[in-house]
Amino acid sequence: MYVKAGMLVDAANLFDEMSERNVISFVTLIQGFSDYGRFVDAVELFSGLHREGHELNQFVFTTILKLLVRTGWAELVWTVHACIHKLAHGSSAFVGTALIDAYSVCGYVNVARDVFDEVVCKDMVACTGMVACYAENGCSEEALELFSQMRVIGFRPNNYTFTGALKACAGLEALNGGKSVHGCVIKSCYEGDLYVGTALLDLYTKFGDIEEARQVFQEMPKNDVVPWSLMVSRYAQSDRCEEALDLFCQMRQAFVVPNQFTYASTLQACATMEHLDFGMQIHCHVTKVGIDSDVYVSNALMGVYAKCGKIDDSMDLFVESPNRNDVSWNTMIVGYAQLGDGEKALMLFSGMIRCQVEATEVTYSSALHASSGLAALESGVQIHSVTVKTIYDKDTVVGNSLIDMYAKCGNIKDARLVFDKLKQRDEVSWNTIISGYSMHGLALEALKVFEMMQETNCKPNKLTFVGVLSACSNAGLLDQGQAYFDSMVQDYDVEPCIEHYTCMVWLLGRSGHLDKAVKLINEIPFEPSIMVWRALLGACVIHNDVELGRTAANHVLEMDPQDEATHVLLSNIYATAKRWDNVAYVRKNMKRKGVKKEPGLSWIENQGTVHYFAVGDTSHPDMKLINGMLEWLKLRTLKLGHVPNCNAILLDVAEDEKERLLWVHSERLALAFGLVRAPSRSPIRIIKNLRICMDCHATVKLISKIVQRDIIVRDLNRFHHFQDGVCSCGDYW
DNA sequence: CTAGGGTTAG
Repeated sequence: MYVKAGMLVDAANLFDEMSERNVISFVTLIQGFSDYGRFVDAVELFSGLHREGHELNQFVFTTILKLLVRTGWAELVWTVHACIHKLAHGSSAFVGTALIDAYSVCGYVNVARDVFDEVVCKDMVACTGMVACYAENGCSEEALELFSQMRVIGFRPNNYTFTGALKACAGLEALNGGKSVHGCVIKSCYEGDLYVGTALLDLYTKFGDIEEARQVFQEMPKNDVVPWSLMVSRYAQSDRCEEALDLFCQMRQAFVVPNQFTYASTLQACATMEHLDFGMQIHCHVTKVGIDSDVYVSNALMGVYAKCGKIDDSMDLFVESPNRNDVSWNTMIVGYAQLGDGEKALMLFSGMIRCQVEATEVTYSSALHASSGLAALESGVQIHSVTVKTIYDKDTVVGNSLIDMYAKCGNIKDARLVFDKLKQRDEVSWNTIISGYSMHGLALEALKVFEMMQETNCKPNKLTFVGVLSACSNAGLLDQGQAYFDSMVQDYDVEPCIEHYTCMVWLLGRSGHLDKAVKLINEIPFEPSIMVWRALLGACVIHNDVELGRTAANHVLEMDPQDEATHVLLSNIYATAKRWDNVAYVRKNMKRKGVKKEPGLSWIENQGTVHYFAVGDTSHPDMKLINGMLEWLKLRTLKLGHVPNCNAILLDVAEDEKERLLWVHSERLALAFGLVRAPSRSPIRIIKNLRICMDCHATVKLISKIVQRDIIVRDLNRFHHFQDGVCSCGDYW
């Protein structure tokens, strides 16, 4: 009675006072302890029972095994099993099933099978337990095999059996098998069963047939949270977040109380949609109910704030969170990395290591992502060397991030090395190395890798072709680009998306086929994006097409009136055509609209530290050395006959002042610093937040010849490898 | 004695 009422202390006292205790009194109390999570006490009691020499019966064994299932306490399962064996209870279906279940939880499928084989009279329940054990441990074939054997023998599967079989189908991704089990379910009238229904939902939503799932869901009882939560979660995961939130609201209207599972998934939907209001409402709610301390819920909340740009709120939650796990750290690292604050992301990464929280593949992948955003090769290499010591060394996700990091940090050779060493390559691996080559202007390599990809099981997708086409477009391979574009639609069934069109417009345009570029834009079946018009404008600048350039620029400015680069390009076109009144007009227009110049920023890594230079920056401690170097470079380039191109300077200042302003562009400051401070002969890698200007490009080409060093500049779009006076971009960028 | 759902990622 006390146990049933939850008054464990009284029950235990009573137990202690009893002069004579029998098996039943022990078992009752064990169950009590077990139900209230006091597993150690329960196990202690079991040993007591054993010590006092009571005869252990089936009831005792099943009770203690049930307890062990909840703890996953493998060693004790062995001990209990030995005991059962000695007392020759192993052949009983009753005890056997409990043992199978216990071993299943511990992952010992083979031992469970041995137990199953020893059971003399295998009943329905024992078979079902074995099916569940197989399904649970990834032996889906065996599960289905046993399931069909059962039906041959004449057992009629019940709701428990169906659940296990459906789970096995899900494990095999056997949608058709699942459908035939579904048929049996309907025939045996288990359609309305809660658990069977949930297993069906799981199966259908996992393999894309969310509509079929919706059908099943509609037929199911509507008073249980689990199916609701499952549907919310699957909608959230399949980019149908509005439906997820909608379902959440319907659930509330049906008076079903959401729990931590439901909230975690709903918040995931809010994060993806960047729906801050909804997220905040749920935040209030979970705080009121008191489940904001659940790790899943608090992590999901952090994710919402991070995705919505409220990274500080996210950080507050992180700091205050009583339960922090690896995912919490990862969420913050990802949050900062995606916001572009790679430094904070990397700081959190080292913080995580210091706090001895175990890093996972997600951690490494995001930290590498942060490094590639910063183009911080040295920190990227450090993370690489850490992963080598872990089990994630061979992980595909980590490998892909390494490829990306090396490529984006300017070290395409090491990117390829990682790619070659990957044990398992997926689509992302191929796409990453292809777009890596493309970024570096190594189109032929990119195309070679693309051909290699054809020999594998990885199918080229949308992103693969973005890489292939941009490789062609970066290198000016017109015919091949055109051929790949056509083949993409015809042979690979990939619908052209806006990025593909952008590549093609730029490729046609830079090759001088401005008319064809315009024709292609007119053929785009949806609204052309700002990127498409920018590409056309860029091509017009190269080919001095003033009128078309003006049209393209107007389109860009319609979508983004404040875009500084476009004003600069437009003014460049007019300047080249010597239409100075138009140049002045653009300049005035910029002033009137208050176009704020995005400040040029370049950075360079030296001995583990990132040095930042803003345009006109004089704050660096090595400024004297830098200025000296700049003076020297200026003299040398003039001597080689360089004529400064001041078209990019839109200020009303004298010509010689314009020239001076060119020499404080951030990439030159960074370059001068690199030449002064970096180890001699090592390549100099510079990252810039904007597109490199015409004069800087020409100047750096000369400098690479003068100092005889490789200079690598990553600008907004791509890499420029300057070597002995030539740039890998072929002067198109 | 046998059964169901959640957070981070390129």
